[in-house]
Amino acid sequence: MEHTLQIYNTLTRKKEVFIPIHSPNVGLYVCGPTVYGDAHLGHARPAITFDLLFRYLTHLGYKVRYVRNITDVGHLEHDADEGEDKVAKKARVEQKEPMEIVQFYLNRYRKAMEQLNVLPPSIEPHASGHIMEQIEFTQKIIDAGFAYQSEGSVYFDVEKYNKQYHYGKLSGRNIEELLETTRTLDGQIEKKKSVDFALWKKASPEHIMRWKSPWSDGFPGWHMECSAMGTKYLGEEFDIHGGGMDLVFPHHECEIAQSTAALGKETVRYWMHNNMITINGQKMGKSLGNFITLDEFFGGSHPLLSQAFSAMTIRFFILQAHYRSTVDFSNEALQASEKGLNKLLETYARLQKITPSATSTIDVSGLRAKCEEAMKDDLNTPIVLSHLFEASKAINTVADGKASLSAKDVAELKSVFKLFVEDILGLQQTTKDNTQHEAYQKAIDLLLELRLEAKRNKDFALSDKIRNELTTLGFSIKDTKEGFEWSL
RNA sequence: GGUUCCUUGGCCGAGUGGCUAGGCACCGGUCUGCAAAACCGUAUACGGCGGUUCGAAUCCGCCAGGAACCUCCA
Repeated sequence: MEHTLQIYNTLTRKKEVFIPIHSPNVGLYVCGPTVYGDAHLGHARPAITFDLLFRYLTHLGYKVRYVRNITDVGHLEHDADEGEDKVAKKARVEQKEPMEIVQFYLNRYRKAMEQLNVLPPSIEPHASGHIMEQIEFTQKIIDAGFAYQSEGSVYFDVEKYNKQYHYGKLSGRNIEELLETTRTLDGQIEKKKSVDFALWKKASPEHIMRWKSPWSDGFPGWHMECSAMGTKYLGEEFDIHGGGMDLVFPHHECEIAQSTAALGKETVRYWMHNNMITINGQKMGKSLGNFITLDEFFGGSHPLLSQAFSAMTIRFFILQAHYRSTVDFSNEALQASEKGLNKLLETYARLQKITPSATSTIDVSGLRAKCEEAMKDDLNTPIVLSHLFEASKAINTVADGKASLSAKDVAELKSVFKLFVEDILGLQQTTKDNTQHEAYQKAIDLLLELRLEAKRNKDFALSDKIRNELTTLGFSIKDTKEGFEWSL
């Protein structure tokens, strides 16, 4: 397996050559959603970023086990204050089971991901289905001497851990500084130090998700599920752990501490973090209330949106920026993405119809290598797209009859576009399903044949009528040298 | 306040020392009955001030502006 895929490791703050522990197998763990509300644009970013990584690693020949967890524990309280959502409110009023809420939003999450063409992970473990593993993991940390009990809860002893290991290595913090800058919060009297974090929390009376444990009726700490489930499915040492940049501290920092304390060694080799999506320069997030849900994009039902945007437009929009940069959302930016994506996909469709010539007048040989090179440079999708757009220009020139391509070159282009556009970037024609019915296609073709005939007879009133009415119905009609093209 | 990071043309967004990224928008042209699409071409850039260098958007310093994180909050 000859390649030099470089990925940026948050742990070392530089790009590193990716070398799997047990090639050709690769273990990939990504922090998934907390399913208590609809997924918003911010959720699409890690899903697409790591979907891209999953697809690319697979393309390189690796056998990837991709684990993406579902957080459905610990944060669902009876008095949840995220009451704006009607369904959640209704569920609360109707005293629904928390698992009903979880299932409801998980179904919606999966549907949104499918629309974004995000491949399902290999394993999607629920935190609630791994309480035993989390209890055992907590016990290991207690046995190792890095945790203590207090009032039925179990806390991680960060100071003690830091004497032997380095707490803060991922986020670049030091413990002294943390002790100084940490805000005072309620309920911290149970903890020895403010930097300590909960491994197991005793449930307050209103907390409806609770399990029995050696310490109390309660629930696992937030960071515990990833340590327990990651090592369960990927082993005590695995290759890549991903997630949003906002999870670096404290979530991933604590995860490292937990796993190192329990196992005596580093669990994760490469930490990868996608940056945030911003809106007016500010992070789009639940707590700020400035998020737009994916369904709102798909339906165009948000005051900031002038129209509906397809899932593919969202995907393309995200891939147009490098995953470690912030990307600023705006209606205008999405409109630009929509047009760019259409251009790329239309060119791809046009490529299928190109008639090869004896020789090529343009050079297309370097495209594959250039795209590979960009991908291997820490998944630089904007560069991949720029190469594809340059190739698009060449393809359109040929389609215009101003240049020619040999059969071999046409085949190469088809192959490269299929690989990068479809298989790796995961971009596809959204309206495919609607236009696949042969009879339907032929009916439209027939109408346009009639229009062409009318044009030949200079009956422009009729030809314009056909075009205008089809346009009103949502069709886009383009005349070409040979005849016409249409799309919905 | 602390830590880390960012500031590129009208908009989005690559690029870490020298060679036009790309997309959208704009303008001019080709094509077309018209339109759309496509193609060709022009223009607009590197927050400010200094420094290093033959040469800096790219390295260093200062200043200005902005962001993320600073623990149960998801």
